[in-house]
Amino acid sequence: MARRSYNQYCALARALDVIGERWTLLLVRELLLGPRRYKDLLDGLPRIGTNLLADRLRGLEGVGIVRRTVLPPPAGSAVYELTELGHRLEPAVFELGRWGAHFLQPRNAGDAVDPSWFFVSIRATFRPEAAAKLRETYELRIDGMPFHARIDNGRARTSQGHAADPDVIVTTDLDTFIGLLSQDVSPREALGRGRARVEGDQMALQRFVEIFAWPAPEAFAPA
Amino acid sequence: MARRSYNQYCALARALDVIGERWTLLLVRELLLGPRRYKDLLDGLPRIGTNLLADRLRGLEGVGIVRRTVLPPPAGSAVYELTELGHRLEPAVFELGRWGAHFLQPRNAGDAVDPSWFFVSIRATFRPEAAAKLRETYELRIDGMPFHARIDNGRARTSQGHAADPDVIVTTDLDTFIGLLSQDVSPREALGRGRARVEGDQMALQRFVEIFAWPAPEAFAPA
DNA sequence: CGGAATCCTCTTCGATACTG
DNA sequence: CAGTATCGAAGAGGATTCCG
Repeated sequence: MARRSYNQYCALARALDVIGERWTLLLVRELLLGPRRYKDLLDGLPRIGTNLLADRLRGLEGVGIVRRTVLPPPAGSAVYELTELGHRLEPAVFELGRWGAHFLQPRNAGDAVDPSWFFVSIRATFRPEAAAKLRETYELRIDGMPFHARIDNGRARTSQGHAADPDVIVTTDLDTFIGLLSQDVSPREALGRGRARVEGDQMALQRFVEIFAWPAPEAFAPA
Repeated sequence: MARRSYNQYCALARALDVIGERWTLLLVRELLLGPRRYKDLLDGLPRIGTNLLADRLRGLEGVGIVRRTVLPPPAGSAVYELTELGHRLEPAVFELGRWGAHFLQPRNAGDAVDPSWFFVSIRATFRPEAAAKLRETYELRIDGMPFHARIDNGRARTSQGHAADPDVIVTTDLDTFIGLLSQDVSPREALGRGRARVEGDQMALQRFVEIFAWPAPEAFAPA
């Protein structure tokens, strides 16, 4: 052990002792949509370095945030997943993401991008009141990557992979998906221009956007 | 400049580019209760090293989170304070603190402690519904350090220093204050044993605790 | 004395190469 | 695929010195 610590009797300092190191919260982000293999994590965290990833996984396993599991046959591969304690980091991750959205623009030349980074965030702007009477499962295929969101009883659950029983399947690319969430592109427009395709109820995309779209950014005086 | 970046087009990664470095969020914590001088910050961040503090302050000033100000006479000293953008980190700081509270115990031998670290957190567990009809200003003196909380219209504002017009003044030590917040010590008990003293309405301490006490910790299975 | 800049040592990071 | 080993580069953290 002998991890570095701030040695402060303070809840924030304790949290940062555990998840304050470089890459750690990004690693948690990768796991929020479900279990991942070592290789998937390396791909989702460009430039992390394989030794650091191994270090972080060991450390997070040690404090009970991450669990190593072997998938049942036929997969049989080793995966890492969040424990209950790890999942409880989600509100903090969402708050940080909401704050960091102010710095999202511009998109720099060397920036890596991944559909899952945007899909995982949709619950951060979920509007329960807009989904109160809804019961629907959306499968999203963004740049070919499958995700799904299940709306039920005013709650939303999201995960990577195909849905078992989707009511509707939306196929689109990441730029269009971001455009829809930021309301720069209307569902009608996206469908009309062939930037999105819906299998099932064509109005479902409209509902999806109403539930998950980002609120208008407030004005800042950052100086 | 040339700060280190994750180079990911992702709101969380952008946030961590800005506030993910060591000490940064603790520095923000120090400023959440109001402006502080360089020396105060050094005292509140044991072992930070004076060069790192200067680096961090410059960095945070550069991105518009912190502002350097000179207090009006007669003080005339230079202080650092949060900008609007900096204050918007409060929800994320509170979420991290709520999560980190699971790791608060035990209190280790070498741990530094400061009353402000606990006072600043009381709004993280503020119960607006319990304060709906209340309009009251508490001055707390914890281990001799003055703070105050102003309740009005279901909202709470907190700050360091003496209140201009306190309805009540509570004098206590940090252990008792923590005991009251964690409900290990009842207000009656604290007053009866002389661990807390109230100038003004003796029932005010009871109301303070009802508004700000921590919820009972949920059970965990961290393994 | 408060507010830093400099110097030096130690740890951590990150890239690549290598192994079961 | 899932890691371990290695090594130069960058960052952390004390101590000391400098400046107003």
